Amino acid sequence: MSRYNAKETEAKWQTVWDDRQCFAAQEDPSRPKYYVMEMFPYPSGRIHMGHVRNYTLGDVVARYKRARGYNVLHPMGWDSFGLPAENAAIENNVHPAKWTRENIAVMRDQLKSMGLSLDWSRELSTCEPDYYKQGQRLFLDFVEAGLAYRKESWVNWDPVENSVLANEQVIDGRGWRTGAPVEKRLLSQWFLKITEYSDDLLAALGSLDRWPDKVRLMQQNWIGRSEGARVNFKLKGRQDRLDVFTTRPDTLFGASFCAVAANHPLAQEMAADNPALQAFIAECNRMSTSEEAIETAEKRGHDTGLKALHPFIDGRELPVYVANFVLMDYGSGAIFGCPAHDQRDLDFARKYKLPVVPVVAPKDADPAGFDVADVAFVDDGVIINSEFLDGLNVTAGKRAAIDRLVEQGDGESSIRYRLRDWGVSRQRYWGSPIPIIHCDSCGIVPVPAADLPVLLPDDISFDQPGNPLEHHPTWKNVDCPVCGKAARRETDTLDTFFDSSWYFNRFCAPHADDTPFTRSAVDYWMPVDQYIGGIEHAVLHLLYARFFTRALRQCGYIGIDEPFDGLFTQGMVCHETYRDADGQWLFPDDVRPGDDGAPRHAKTGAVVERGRSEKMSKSKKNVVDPAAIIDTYGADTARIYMLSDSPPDRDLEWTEAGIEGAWRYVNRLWRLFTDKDAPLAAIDAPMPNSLGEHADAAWKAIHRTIADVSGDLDRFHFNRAVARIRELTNLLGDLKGLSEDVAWVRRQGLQTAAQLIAPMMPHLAEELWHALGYEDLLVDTAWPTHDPAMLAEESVTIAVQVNGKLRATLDMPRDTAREAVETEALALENVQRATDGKAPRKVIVVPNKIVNVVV
RNA sequence: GCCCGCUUGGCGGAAUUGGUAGACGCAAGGGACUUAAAAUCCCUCGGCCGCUCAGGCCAUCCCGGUUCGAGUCCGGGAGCGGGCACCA
Repeated sequence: MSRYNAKETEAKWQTVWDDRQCFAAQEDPSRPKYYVMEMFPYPSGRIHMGHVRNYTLGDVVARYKRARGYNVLHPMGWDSFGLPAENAAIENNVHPAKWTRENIAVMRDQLKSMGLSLDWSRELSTCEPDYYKQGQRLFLDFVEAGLAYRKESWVNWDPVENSVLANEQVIDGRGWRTGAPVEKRLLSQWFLKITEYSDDLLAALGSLDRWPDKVRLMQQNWIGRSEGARVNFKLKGRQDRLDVFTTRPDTLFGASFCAVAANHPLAQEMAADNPALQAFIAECNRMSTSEEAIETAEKRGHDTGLKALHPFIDGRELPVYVANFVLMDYGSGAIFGCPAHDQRDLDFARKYKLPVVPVVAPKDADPAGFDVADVAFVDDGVIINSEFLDGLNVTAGKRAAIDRLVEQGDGESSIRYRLRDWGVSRQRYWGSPIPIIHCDSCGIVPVPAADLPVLLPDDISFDQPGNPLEHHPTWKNVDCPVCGKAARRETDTLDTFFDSSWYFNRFCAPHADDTPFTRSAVDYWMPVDQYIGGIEHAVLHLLYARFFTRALRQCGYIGIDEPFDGLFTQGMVCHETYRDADGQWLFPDDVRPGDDGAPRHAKTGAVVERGRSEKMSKSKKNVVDPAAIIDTYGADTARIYMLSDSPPDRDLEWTEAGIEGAWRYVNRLWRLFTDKDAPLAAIDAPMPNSLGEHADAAWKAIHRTIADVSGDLDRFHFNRAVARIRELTNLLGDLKGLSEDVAWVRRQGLQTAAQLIAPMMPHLAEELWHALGYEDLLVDTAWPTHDPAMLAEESVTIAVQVNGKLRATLDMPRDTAREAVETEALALENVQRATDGKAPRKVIVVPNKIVNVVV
């Protein structure tokens, strides 16, 4: 029997679907809509297995919902601005636009070879002027609405390249290309006021019940609402005060120092005539801007010489330090340290020999003898050594401390968020130009709407480091739109997260030039019913998009707050890693099993060290090219492999054996459907009057499978759905006999199997459908339904336990009375033996499930 | 450092609300077919004892708890992974 020809068959059906425009979406108020979208890819070159997994998952949902009668929108686009294009420009001397567009062309073909049910007519690419023009328009709206503003902010600075570095370009505190120690620079940049929506973004998480709990929790922690107090410390010998935010005002009596950020105004002022402090601040400014770098760095400080006066203890002076772990962006950029009850403060106090006074004791400890050594006590307890707070618990202590601060005029209760405003300025070429003109007379002037888009110049050079827009001979020179005098364009471009925060709205209608998106179409399609992508986007992209949607509403563009009704986060695709004797990474293609089964180099035969399985990445070379897999086995095989074993939210291990197994199943199905010796009823054959034992069991299994697979697909249990379908096809393969009822049930079973497998392996399913003699397209066929009456089992197997251990099973008619079940169970030989003839103390009967005899 | 997750046979995993642990598959071993190989088909397959049957003991990362009953709930711990605001 011939093998299934995946290549020809897949191309054939792709052409048919394309010719008939099967997946072109249209607004249709008469049907329920379903908007399914996967996170659009960055065009890095070729598709990788992560893409294959992502778009397979989305396509299963799209095709399934479509079969269930939904009006489905399933679009695709390109997140095509970004740093890698500039890196390619520098390394390979190719223009970012050329590099990007060529990548898109390759990846579009690759995606098309997967047979995805996409509406390609809505394709968009964020790096094209028709798209970023609309983004610029939105930016100007935000400026107008007060949602975008300028402020000074710190960036990583490479002093050799004279350019800004992304955090990922800072390796161990040094520039990735120059190796020079990274410094921090203060630049005036644009920010979006995401913090204006802190509370709303936090509260609305509760309504996102089709989002994974872990993502909601991560966003909650990211927003980081904390209640506490502002304490305005008087400063000895000065009129101004030090504004400090704390979540622990109850520990004020244990304060032994204050600390400010290196870029706090007081630090700057005190450093003016203090070279040692200057040096320390300069050292702080050499640290990367990433929170990780700051948190893991050794905690260090430098005394400013200032003294803060304790608000509750007359004459108590607290030294004010500059400390490298205090962030200017959080709270007021200043803290007070209570070493006994904060680990970081404790480490700091020990290092600088500052007092450690415990002011909260564990409830069951002796207050007089309580002290801390190396571990701060951070739990609730009883307040001690704190005058008017003594004896209170932490909650009451906070309240009482705040009341007293207010009374004295030294502070007030306060809520702070960890969330910071979103800096969108990037000192790079390959992004949307920020549509602003700087005029010496008029200040900051928005580019008039009629002048949009502000196009990126094509003739740029990466010969010198830094932002090519800055170095361009003419681009930034422009006349002020207000006064007409010579002015300068903003040379910063927008963060690419800006582009990806609203693209789903533009998918809703044919792309117009005069508006970012069409209101009526957005009203129809949005919100996205199912969004699918990697967990790595849990906070940034997904939070920015939520904020953006609110901002768009504030500007009158749309009527909703939340862009994504359902979210699914997929796991990564992993593969074993291999290294040769020199420690160099090897591609899986370069490794073959040797005679002893141990991995060997395919060409040299040298021993290869097998490493653990990790996320596929170019740097470790543990990648398998999807194009090669699709070329060899076909897209359906790759798709079913992506779906069959691992639950979609977990990591998936790619193995050669696994893809072979998937390919064998494809061919098993092909043989099952094209077996000329097996009986197959005519298409319109009526149901026989009676079914024999095997046919009846198969008929019930068909209904059971429809019910199970539908439920599994609804809940993203795709691996289970595959298992259920395998069970059905195994059963159909074992159906014996040539009788009429077998032939009839066989047709029902095959037809159902083709329909159930269609969302996962659409080409094969379509081919099998036609092998059964159907003329219409499976892709236009409604999802099969099951008869609930067929699911009821007449008898059940009941587990019988003695003291919680399984001793026997009991087949009984469904819903047998408790007493009868108990009597039967106790009479069982195994139960008699296990109870040793003793009378049971208690018998627990769970109907149709289990009996537990307790002796 | 902080936040979040994951951990079940040789492997991927299954096990609605606590109720028969290991569905479905991969790998492996044995057999059939074949001149041979591939493909295909059949059988075995968590460990140990018994080993023909019957059966018994152990087993869901580790330690403890709740319960008639825990992979599932609670407390503590270990290992691995993701994110940390300019990678996308």
